[in-house]
Amino acid sequence: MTVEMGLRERKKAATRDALSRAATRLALEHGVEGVTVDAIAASAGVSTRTFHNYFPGKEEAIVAPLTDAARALLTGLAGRPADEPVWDSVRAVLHEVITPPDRFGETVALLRIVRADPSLVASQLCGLGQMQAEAAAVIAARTGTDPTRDLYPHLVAGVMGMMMRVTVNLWLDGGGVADLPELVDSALAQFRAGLPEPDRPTPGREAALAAVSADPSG
Amino acid sequence: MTVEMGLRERKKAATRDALSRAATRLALEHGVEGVTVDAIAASAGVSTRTFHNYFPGKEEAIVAPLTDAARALLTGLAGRPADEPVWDSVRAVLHEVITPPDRFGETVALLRIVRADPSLVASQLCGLGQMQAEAAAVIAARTGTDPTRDLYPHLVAGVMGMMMRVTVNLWLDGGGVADLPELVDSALAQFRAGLPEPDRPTPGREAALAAVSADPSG
DNA sequence: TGCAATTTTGCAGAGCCTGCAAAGAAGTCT
DNA sequence: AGACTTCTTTGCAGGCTCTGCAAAATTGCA
Repeated sequence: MTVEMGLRERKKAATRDALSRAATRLALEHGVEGVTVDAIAASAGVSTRTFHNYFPGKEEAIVAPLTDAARALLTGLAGRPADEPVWDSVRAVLHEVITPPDRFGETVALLRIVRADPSLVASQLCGLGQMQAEAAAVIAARTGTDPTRDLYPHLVAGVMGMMMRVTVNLWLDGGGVADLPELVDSALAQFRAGLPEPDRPTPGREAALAAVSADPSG
Repeated sequence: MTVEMGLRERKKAATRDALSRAATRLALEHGVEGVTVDAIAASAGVSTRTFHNYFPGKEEAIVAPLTDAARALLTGLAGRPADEPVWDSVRAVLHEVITPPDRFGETVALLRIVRADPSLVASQLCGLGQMQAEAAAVIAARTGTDPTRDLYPHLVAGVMGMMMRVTVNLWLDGGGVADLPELVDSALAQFRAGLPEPDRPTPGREAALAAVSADPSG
């Protein structure tokens, strides 16, 4: 998969990675507001000006791993067999991305930082939005739909991105103890069923249940 | 609905509106990059410092009408009858928001500006994301689900926001000639059906179509 | 080794944004 | 009305962001 790169490209990738890591680390230590571009650049051993050759701002540097993950979602989708049902492809790439890779803990810490800061959320959503547009094109090609006329590919791409966000958020709120792949499958199943409204306790039943729990003699 | 406000609050609302309008107008005239906070403030007749008392940056001022629309979506949802099926409520508030109000043309122009600039998209998505979280709480209360444990309310809220974005985007790409409420209903119907994969043209038909478009003599 | 392409860096300059304290306007008493 | 309280506006200072430009350093290749 990884093609051989010259020294130049390897150094660029290393610098980019160093900057992104430094940004994340400093944001964890001092809070997002407490970290300056100067500090990030110094920590990565390059000049401030060089930082801006790689990222337009510190937000982008911090969320870079998440942006990369979104890209992985996209390339993963493009790499699925062309005759696979779309929802199977979506499920497969989602599971690929959330399966603990080598640096799972770092990603979780990063997610917590990002969620706590609106400017980072904005930056992340923007990247996800771009990914979504490209994913819609891939899905359109795969399903024989027209992305300039049909809602379908956009809806599927939107669901994919949205599901990613929603499941991860709920998972983080639960302390990360739940089974994330299971959560994703649950979300997918609810979608495929058209998100039916769950049964609500009727007033009568509700009263009955209340009576039961309130009256031990029942 | 509108409560009587003192002179103070009326002036504040007027200033905020003037700033937002000035921001949009200047962005249309000179492009987003070409407008400064100084210019916006001057155009609204207040000092630069006062601008920052109302908005943290020009992005927020420009997308303010869209943020307000998202809030309207939320309050509309909260105002629906409690025993109405959730999807009916969602459909109703979406239709309310997209039904041409007094300033429809301005909103469309604004949407075009926003879509063309990543920083504005980020700002808009961030506002939409906050709305979505609150909408999830409303939906949870209405369906008897638990927003800290159940995916359902988050998925419904996510679908609502996502549908809004996707339909408006496709509508804008089509030049605004399509029937937007109809588009929304179509999206809703596809969701309720679980977004089934559309029938793909058979290889034979595909090949035939390719041959037609590739061979002008055909 | 020497040349061409690429990357890094410093500098200058425009702009953004916040805290602070003084001045001004609005609302509220007697 | 007059005085007092509360809120809003404003200027200023200061630090941070980001971009274009051109020189210096580094890498790739013949």
